[in-house]
Amino acid sequence: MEKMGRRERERQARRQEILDVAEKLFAQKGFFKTTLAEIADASEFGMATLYQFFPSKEEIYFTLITEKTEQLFSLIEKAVSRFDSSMDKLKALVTTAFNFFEDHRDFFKIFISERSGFEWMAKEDLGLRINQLYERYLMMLQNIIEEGINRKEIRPLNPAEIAYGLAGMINSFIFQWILKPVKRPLKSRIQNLLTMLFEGIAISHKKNA
Amino acid sequence: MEKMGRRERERQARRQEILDVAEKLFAQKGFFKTTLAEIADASEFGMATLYQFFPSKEEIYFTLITEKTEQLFSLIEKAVSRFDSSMDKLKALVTTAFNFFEDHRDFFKIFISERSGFEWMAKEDLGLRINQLYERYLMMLQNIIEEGINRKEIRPLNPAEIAYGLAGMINSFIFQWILKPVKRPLKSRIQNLLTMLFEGIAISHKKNA
DNA sequence: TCTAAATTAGAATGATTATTCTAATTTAGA
DNA sequence: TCTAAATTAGAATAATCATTCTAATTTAGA
Repeated sequence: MEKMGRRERERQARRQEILDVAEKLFAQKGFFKTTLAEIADASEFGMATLYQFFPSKEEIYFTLITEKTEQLFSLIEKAVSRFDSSMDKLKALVTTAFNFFEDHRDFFKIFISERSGFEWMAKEDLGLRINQLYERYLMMLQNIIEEGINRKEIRPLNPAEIAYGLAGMINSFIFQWILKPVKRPLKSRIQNLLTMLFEGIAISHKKNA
Repeated sequence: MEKMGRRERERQARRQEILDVAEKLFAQKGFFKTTLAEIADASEFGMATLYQFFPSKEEIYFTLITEKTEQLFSLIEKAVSRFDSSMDKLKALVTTAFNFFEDHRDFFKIFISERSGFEWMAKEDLGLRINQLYERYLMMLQNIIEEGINRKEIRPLNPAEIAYGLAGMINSFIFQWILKPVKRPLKSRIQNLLTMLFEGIAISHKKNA
């Protein structure tokens, strides 16, 4: 893996350059309104050069999404595996996601609008592949939760639904943070999210009669 | 308001027909991949006729979104106002939203992908207007929560953050329900969402030491 | 029934843009 | 230094639509 001549190394660097530039543009203007000419311009490559690296605009977009998503997932998996209790695992998961997106705002915009955008969904392949990625993420969540229920750390609610709920909360927190130019770092909200998730928002009046 | 001659009534009906057809198509293929020719075809109007009713494709799209969203919001406002305690209000809100989207799946697809799609965001006007709508929704949530905190029914967490979290949960529940062709009605999940929201998912071990 | 105004259908227009092509330019190795 | 192969730039191509135009067709009211 590490054996790459200068040639190949430079090629990879250029490829990455294209992806980085494209990421910024796609995040800014969305897939449809970003033109290849713009990507070529901004990356200072010619059109034909782009096609040397990627067979189509869609493929640039998709490569972008999958590579970064894989990266995020493997970070999460690693972080989660370090802990034993479900609460710690969930905390690690949220923390990792927040940190990651704090460093990759542009990517989050693409990630979230793709994930919610039904634009592809129908379209074979692309939409399918993206959806599978997200499924994997939900599954990871769901597994942690199921384990937590078995360990009697988590209430025996429907694990899939908890997973949806949590994923939604995470996305929403990040989304709002990106939308409003707030100074407070995203990670300062981790604790609030976890409190809300673990303890709920109600002040319990011992009314479990 | 009710005084409309046949002429005007028919015109309104045709307008609505266009919006309905467009809704289905936009939900299916997204804004960019839906062509006016398709809308004309499906609604059995000519191109020029569409332009008689709406000045542009964008305007059809936006009209669609705002009209239905206003409709949803006013339902929610009405439902919420019937209750006193914050918990009941939140329950009414979730119930209304779930019921509404259960009946308007197509619209939800558009709503959610627009709300998360940064595609417009940059674009003046449209993106702005859509965002304001969503802000209003978040504000409604936030107000209920603030009131609940004052009434000591809800923990004194950051109200805006709770609002984001809850909105995210709601969206995520609906989203998953639409994605997977599940037989179980959406409303059957209301209670689970509320439990999760109110009580949290942790089994408390009286460990508040 | 007749006619001017309103409405409509569908073709023409014009702009945009992904992709391909052509002709340099650069590179690596002799 | 030389040259064949690889790489590149940027123009040409071809397709896709949103929008506008033209010529019917329909309507309302006399």
